[in-house]
Amino acid sequence: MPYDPSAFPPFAVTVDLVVLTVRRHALCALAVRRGEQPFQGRWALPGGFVREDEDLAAAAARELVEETGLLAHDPTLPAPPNGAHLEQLATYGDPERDPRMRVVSVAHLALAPDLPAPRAGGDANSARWAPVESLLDQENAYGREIGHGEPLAFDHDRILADGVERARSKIEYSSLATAFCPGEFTVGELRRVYEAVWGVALDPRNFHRKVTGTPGFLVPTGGTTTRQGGRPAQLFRAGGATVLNPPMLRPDV
Amino acid sequence: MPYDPSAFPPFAVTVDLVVLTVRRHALCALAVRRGEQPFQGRWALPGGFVREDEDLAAAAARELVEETGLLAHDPTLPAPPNGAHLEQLATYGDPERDPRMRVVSVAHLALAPDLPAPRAGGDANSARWAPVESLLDQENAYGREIGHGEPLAFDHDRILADGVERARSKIEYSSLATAFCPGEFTVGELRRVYEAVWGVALDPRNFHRKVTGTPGFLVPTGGTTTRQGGRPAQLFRAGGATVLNPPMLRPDV
DNA sequence: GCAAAAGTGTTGTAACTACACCCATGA
DNA sequence: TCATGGGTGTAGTTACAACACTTTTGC
Repeated sequence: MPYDPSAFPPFAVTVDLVVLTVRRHALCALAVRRGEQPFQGRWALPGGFVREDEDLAAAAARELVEETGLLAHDPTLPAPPNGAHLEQLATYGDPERDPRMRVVSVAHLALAPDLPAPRAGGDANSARWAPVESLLDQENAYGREIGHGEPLAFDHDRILADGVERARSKIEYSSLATAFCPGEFTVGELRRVYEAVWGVALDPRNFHRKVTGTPGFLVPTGGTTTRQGGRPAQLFRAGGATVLNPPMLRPDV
Repeated sequence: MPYDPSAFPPFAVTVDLVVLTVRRHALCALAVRRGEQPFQGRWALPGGFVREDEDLAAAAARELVEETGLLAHDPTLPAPPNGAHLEQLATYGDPERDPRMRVVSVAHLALAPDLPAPRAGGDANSARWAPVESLLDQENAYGREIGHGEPLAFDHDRILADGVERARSKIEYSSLATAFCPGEFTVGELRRVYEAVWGVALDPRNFHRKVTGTPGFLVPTGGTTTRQGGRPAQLFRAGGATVLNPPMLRPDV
C-alpha cells in the first residue's frame, strides 16, 4: 500500500558526524573540506545522505568507516579497545539550513582514540583534525591553521558545539572517556583525556584514587609502561561499567 | 540551484510526541487511537508530518497545541507556569518502521502539568492519559484499561520508553520536575511528582531541606495552602535555576 | 483530642578537596 | 644525582540518609 507522495513533502535525510579525539593534549574534531557547492572550499563536518534501505545508525557507522577507518560499536556497551563509540546526537531540520533544498540531518557523535591520520581518499588537504577551540572560537580566530575565522559550512558550528557539550557532560557520569584511549592505557593518560576535554587541571592523586576505586571502571592488565617517563605506571583497560556512580566531578561549572 | 531529486532517496519526516504528566500519583502519557491504516484502532503517540517550510521544533509545538492546547516554551529556559516543557528526544529511522514507506520520525518529549482532559476533536475515545506502566509493561497487561496488552503502533513503545527514561534521569539534575506542577505548588506536591516519576518513596523531611536549600530552584510566593490537608504549606513557583547542583539523588539505581 | 501533612534538629557516614609524602624509573 | 611522573596517607569539609521531634491546620 504505497503512499500518495503528494500527501507529504519530500525531505532529504543525511547523517553528519562529530568525530572527537584527543591529540597533543587538546580536544580535536574531524573536519573535511567541501569540494562542491554550496560552501565550496569551506570546512564542514563529515556526513552524507542516508541510503534507501539503511538505518540511521548504519549510515553513521558507514560514514565513520569511510572517513576514519574506525569501526563503531554498540553504544549501550562500553567502548572496546581501538573501536569508536558512536551515538545519536540530535537532529537539525531548519528549513533554511541547506540553500538547495529541504534537508534534515541526523547528527551523530563519535569518540575515537588518537589515530595516525585521517583519510579522505588520502588527500591530506581535504580532511584533518582541528582543535575544537579553534573551530568554534570565531572571536580569536586570526592566525589559526584551520578556518581562519570562517564558520563551518551549514549549521555545523552549532552541531559541533552540541557534540562537544554532550561529550563534556557525558564523561562525568559514564565511562566514555576510555573511548578516547587506546586499548591499554595508564591512569595518567586517562586523566589527560579528562583535562583536555574539560580544559581544566585535575589533581593526579585524587584522580587516581577516584578511578581505581570505582568498581568496574578500570581493570588492570598486569602490565606496566614508562612511555610517559617517570615511575612505571600500571596499564588498565576499560571495565564493564558504563555508568559511574558517584560521577567524576568537573571543577567549577 | 535545485538539486536533482534522483540523487538522493526521498523521505517523509514526522514528529512524534511523548507527552508526560502526573495524575493521581502516577506518571501518565498521552495516547491517541489511530483512525486509519496501518495499525488502525491501535493506540499510538500523537504526531504528524512536518510541513514544507516548518522547523522541527515548530512542528512539535504545533502538534502539542493540537492535541492538548498547551503552549510550549523555550527548552533552554525554566518551564514557566502552566506551559509545557518541550525538547527534542531522538530520531527513529528504521527502514521497516512504517510499512507504507520510508519515514523518519523526530520524537520530542513534552512535560505538562495535570490537565482537565485531553482533546482530540473532543472525542474522548480517541485520546487519553494512560499510566506509562500499563502502556509499557506488556507482561502484566491483563485487565488494564488501555491497550489490553497490545503494544503501541509502529515503534512507539520504544520511543515512549526512551522518553520516560529521559524524564526520569533529567529531573535528577535539572529543575524540570516543576514542569509537572501548576504555577504555584507546595514542596509536598513537588515531592509527589518525583515519587510518581521515579516510582519510589522519598523522605519528606530530607526532600524539603534539599529543594528549599538549592539556590534558585524554588522561590516562595508568600502564600500558603491547605489543599493537601494538614498544616498549611508554603507556596512556591519555579526559580530561575535550570540545572541542579548538587543533583537530586534517586534511591538505589 | 486526633489525624495528617509541614517543617526543624541531630548524628553518623560517604565522598570529596587539598596537600604532604614516598616510589621507581631514565638521563 | 636529579627530574619526572606514579601512587599512598591523612585531615578538614560537605552533603547525605536516617531518624526523633515540633508545628499548624481540619475534623
